[in-house]
Amino acid sequence: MSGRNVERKPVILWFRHDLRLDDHPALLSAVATGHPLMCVYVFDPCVERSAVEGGAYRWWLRGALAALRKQLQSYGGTLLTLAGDAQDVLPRLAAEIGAVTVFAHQRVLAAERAQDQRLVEKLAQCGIGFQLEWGTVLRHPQDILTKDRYAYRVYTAFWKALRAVGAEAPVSAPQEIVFCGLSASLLADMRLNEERLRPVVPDWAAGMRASWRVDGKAGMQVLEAFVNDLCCDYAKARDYMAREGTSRLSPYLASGMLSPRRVWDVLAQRGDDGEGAQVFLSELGWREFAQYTLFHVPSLSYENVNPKFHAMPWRRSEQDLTAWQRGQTGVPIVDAAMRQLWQTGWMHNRARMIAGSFLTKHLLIDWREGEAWFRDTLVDYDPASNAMNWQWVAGTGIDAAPFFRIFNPTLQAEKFDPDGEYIRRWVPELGALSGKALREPWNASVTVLRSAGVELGQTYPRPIVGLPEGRERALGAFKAL
DNA sequence: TTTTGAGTTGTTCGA
DNA sequence: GTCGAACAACTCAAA
Repeated sequence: MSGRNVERKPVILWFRHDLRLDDHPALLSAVATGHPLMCVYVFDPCVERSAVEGGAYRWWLRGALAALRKQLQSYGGTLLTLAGDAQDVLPRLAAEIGAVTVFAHQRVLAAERAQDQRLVEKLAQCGIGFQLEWGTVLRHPQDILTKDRYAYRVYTAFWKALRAVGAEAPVSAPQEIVFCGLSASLLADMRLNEERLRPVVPDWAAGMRASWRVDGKAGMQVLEAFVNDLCCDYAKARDYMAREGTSRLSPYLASGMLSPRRVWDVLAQRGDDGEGAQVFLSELGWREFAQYTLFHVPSLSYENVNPKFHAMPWRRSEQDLTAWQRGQTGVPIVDAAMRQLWQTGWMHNRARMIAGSFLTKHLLIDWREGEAWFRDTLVDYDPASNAMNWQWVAGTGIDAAPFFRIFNPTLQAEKFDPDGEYIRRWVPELGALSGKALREPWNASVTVLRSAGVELGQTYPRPIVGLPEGRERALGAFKAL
């Protein structure tokens, strides 16, 4: 036997929602085997409700994969990107290179867990191991249980329990990585054409490029900037839609470019116990609660958690749904929110609640319609957060939601966009209006509208539903249950 | 087992 | 303008 033949067989590191090298337990485990590494990402549009279903997330993904590849290149390796059903792709890759084990992080979406289950069996048949670890959450979902060993269904109680045990400590990126060779011909027919993740005609990503930096250092830098500059005002500032008061970390967390445990640790290291830091940590707690809840309640993403709502008489109106999606409802704050989403792939947290409440209450349209639209348009799309928050706003979720939680869009605008700056930025055709007329143009006088160059029904739509009527209709429907 | 207090982010109405 | 109460009834979590 020549020396070549005793070269060790490779192991596969399968990157999924963890596109980073920092705090990557699966990577450390793979490196610790001493086998050379094949790093792979599989673009798999076959998995229902997975992030890659969304156009905006695909745009983000292209940058994230490039960033990850660059990081791997600094270690002397690279990233193989493949496309197709992972159930076929992974076994074929493993067979092709003679891999002994596949390492990856656990996922929480039901369809992804089912796929992993099938892969465990499929790989085992070929004598290949599939080792899954927890690396995308603060704690294993089984670590946080009630005294009766049930999963928490109320956030506050969950949060108290999570705070009590704290997050798992993050781990550093490996010192060095030994890679196995990657020939250009390997699985040539299964390679992902990363260019195709980018929209070409029409190029709707211009606003996203202007809004986001997608590179390997960006997540950490945004985090540093947040803790240095924004964190102390976070408790209040985060509510104002025109301000840059939020952390804007969500897409880095969703893609896994940034580890939640690293975020937790950075906050902990600073020992900042001010209100801003506490409120921010609790927002990270909400992200965790979503992951946790989807793990314990797999149907979260497609079915009302509270079965009472199965009988809900949701309205079907393509016209209203489209108006909402396009930001043409005639309610300025809602339209501003929806247009911010469309143009930048992101929406301010409070705006999400307002837009979500408007869809599910005033329009009485099924939250799953909103969930699907956000899935397609958010760069920070996360199956768990998206589903849980839609169920929260619809009142169908884990939270014993008061049925009267119906946001009044104009009151919200008055409180959280007092100068109308947010509306004016995203609904420029109303730019010459101010005050109440900007928030409720349908109540403004023709004179005021005309002098602002606004003609309702022409330059800007009349509201597709009256706010009091919509509210009453929703109250009636919810009460009837 | 029973009881008790509480439940992310709200709105309206009347004093 | 500000403030407190009312808005159903239910489920959860812990004592």
